[in-house]
Amino acid sequence: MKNSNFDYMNCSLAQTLSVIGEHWSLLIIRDVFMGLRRFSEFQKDLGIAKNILSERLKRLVAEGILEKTKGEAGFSEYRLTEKGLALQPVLLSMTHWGDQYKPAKKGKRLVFVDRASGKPIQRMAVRSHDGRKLHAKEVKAKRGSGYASERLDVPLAE
Amino acid sequence: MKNSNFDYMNCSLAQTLSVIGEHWSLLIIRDVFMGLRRFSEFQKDLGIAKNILSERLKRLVAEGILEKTKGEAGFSEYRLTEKGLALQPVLLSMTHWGDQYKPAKKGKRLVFVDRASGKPIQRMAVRSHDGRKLHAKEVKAKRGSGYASERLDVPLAE
DNA sequence: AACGATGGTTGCATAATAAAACCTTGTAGT
DNA sequence: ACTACAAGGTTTTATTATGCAACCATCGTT
Repeated sequence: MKNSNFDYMNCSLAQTLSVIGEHWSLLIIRDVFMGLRRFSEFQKDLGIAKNILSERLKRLVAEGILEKTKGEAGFSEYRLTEKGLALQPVLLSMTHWGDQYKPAKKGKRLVFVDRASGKPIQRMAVRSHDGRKLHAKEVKAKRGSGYASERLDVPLAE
Repeated sequence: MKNSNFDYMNCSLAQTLSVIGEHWSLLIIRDVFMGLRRFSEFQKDLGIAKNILSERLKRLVAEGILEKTKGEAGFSEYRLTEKGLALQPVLLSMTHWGDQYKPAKKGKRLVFVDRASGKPIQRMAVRSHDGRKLHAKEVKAKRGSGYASERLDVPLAE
């Protein structure tokens, strides 16, 4: 593929995909969320080629999603920045969708809980300003002030 | 790449990525959310190669995310199924992240509103069982009944 | 100083994507 | 009925990304 970057598109979704849309990026980020920290751990868990893993980690560090530090043992460690932690809704939305439409045979693979209470979190949902859950068709897109002229020909929702 | 499918991973996120993780899939789905329906509209809007667009549409139909119908004018149309509409939290989570960390110069590109009231929806957020917004570090993963033994060696959260 | 483990990099083979030409069907006009 | 044109693809060939295996540098230990 010529470019896996959608910067030109003036769309926040495309912008996000430019950063985390590559094949392995989200799985690496998931691994970091799950407590993995080291190159060899990612490599073993994902079965990814080392050169690709190396490039992806560099990219994620350059994007400010991960930070690379020397761990106590002298080895490199990768951790999530706030920018990286802010991707949790993306990962959980995708995980919930997978739970629902591509389920494991015997039930959920993972359950996410509030660390304090131990109780499961709510499913990710779109909510109105006053907190009601909205169905997809109840949501409409409107132009914001940052909307680019190139895309003015796109009809907004149905 | 040898396979862009992560089925073997027994992870709902990986399952989801197997379906929508390819380069253009989410952008096509976004276009359908935005009201585009036809092959030529996607092709023009995305600038994607026609053979790739063709394959992606087939894949999305086969996965039950889109359905292909003959529109009134006799042309093919693609629309979201319920399974496809259920991806809205994923798209909005990514869009919100892009809004925050890859902003347009002059403000948000798009604003999503409740169709009924016209008021903007809430930002996608992780919520506890009783509705409080949770920070990423307040969330912990636990094994569910569908957790596969191959991955029992993965530490769950920090 | 020798050795193994970690954390990479390099070079080559292979698979996925892009670009452009071509094909098929349906519709419209005459 | 015949021509023309557009939609919606498919096919062929070129380019780019990924995978694989071998290699290298650094650090800590013996």
